[in-house]
Amino acid sequence: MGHRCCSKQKVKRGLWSPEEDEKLVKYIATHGHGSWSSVPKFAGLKRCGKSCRLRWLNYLRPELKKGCFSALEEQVIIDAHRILGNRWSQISKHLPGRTDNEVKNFWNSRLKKKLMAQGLDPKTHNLIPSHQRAANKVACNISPSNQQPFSIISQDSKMKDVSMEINPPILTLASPYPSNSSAQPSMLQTTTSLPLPSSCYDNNPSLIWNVNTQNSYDSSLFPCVSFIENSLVSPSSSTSVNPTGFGLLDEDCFWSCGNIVEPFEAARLFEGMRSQDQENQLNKICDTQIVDKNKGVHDNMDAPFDTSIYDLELVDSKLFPGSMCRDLSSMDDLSWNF
DNA sequence: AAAGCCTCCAACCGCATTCAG
DNA sequence: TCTGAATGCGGTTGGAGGCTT
Repeated sequence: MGHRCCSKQKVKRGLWSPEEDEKLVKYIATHGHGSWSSVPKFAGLKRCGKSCRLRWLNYLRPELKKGCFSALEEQVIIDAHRILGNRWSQISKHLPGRTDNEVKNFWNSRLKKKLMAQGLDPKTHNLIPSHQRAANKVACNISPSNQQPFSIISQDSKMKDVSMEINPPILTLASPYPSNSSAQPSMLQTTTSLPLPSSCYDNNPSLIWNVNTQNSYDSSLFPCVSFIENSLVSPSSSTSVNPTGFGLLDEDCFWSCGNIVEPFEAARLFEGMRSQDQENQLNKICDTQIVDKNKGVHDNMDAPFDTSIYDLELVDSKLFPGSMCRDLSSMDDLSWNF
């Protein structure tokens, strides 16, 4: 049984030989792929069109990046996966030169295990209760000092509270205030299972991040976190940033990824929902040091991707009260398509 | 040395969606 | 509007190569 697209012809399967690769590359270089179903015929390959397409997209395309994933790419995948789930194609769009297949394989072979070793559920990115981890025999002898700042905000608020009780978060939410500040809400000292303060969602934020200001992570590993942290605590921004430790990004803000600056359009989810006042507030926020609305996240293009931590369901639940189970397929509309 | 196990990743499979007639 | 073909996507598989015993 072959592919339906080529059931009438005998097709070769399995690994591609260098000769086949050469034929395909030559053909596409001169003619383009056009209709994939006709490529094997014209290129002189005994493969089905689907197989040719896959080979080209995943291996032969010149713009593909070879080699190991960088720490930055790894973080992008984790953050994107937290929002998008197994939408590998969407996730790979944030990683120039990487294919969905590559990202998927990397996730399944490495990142999933890494998260589990850190006591995080790779599906939800929640902390797994310690007894469950023991039951799963997941090694978790990680001390707080070497935990990396992955998501501690749950996408499933029902689970979140339970896991937090059993297994207090290793990371604490950021506070833009000095610890001795009387303005600092006390709850910020404690856990991640916070109700989203109205000051946060009043703006219909497209993106929320939390930032650890307690220096419990190695900032050399995540210098970008330090960057945002510093921005948050800077006098010029602390007044315009809501006092929750969350920051806001407007739809016009950009996501800086290495040398590539891409527009971050997640806010489209909330497009049309904002009043003029809200728009103004967002503009005000974007005018702070945190983000440069027009140019990008910040002037330092070398600063790596920020380890923003999103909780879209939480945002969702606040923005769309009573719709906790809202279909997150709308995430596609967030336009992670740059 | 070799058998067994494990990991990784290229490729396949089948379903969903889009497109064209 | 319907239908079949083409394309896109995510889950799964199988084999190559490395590691362990």
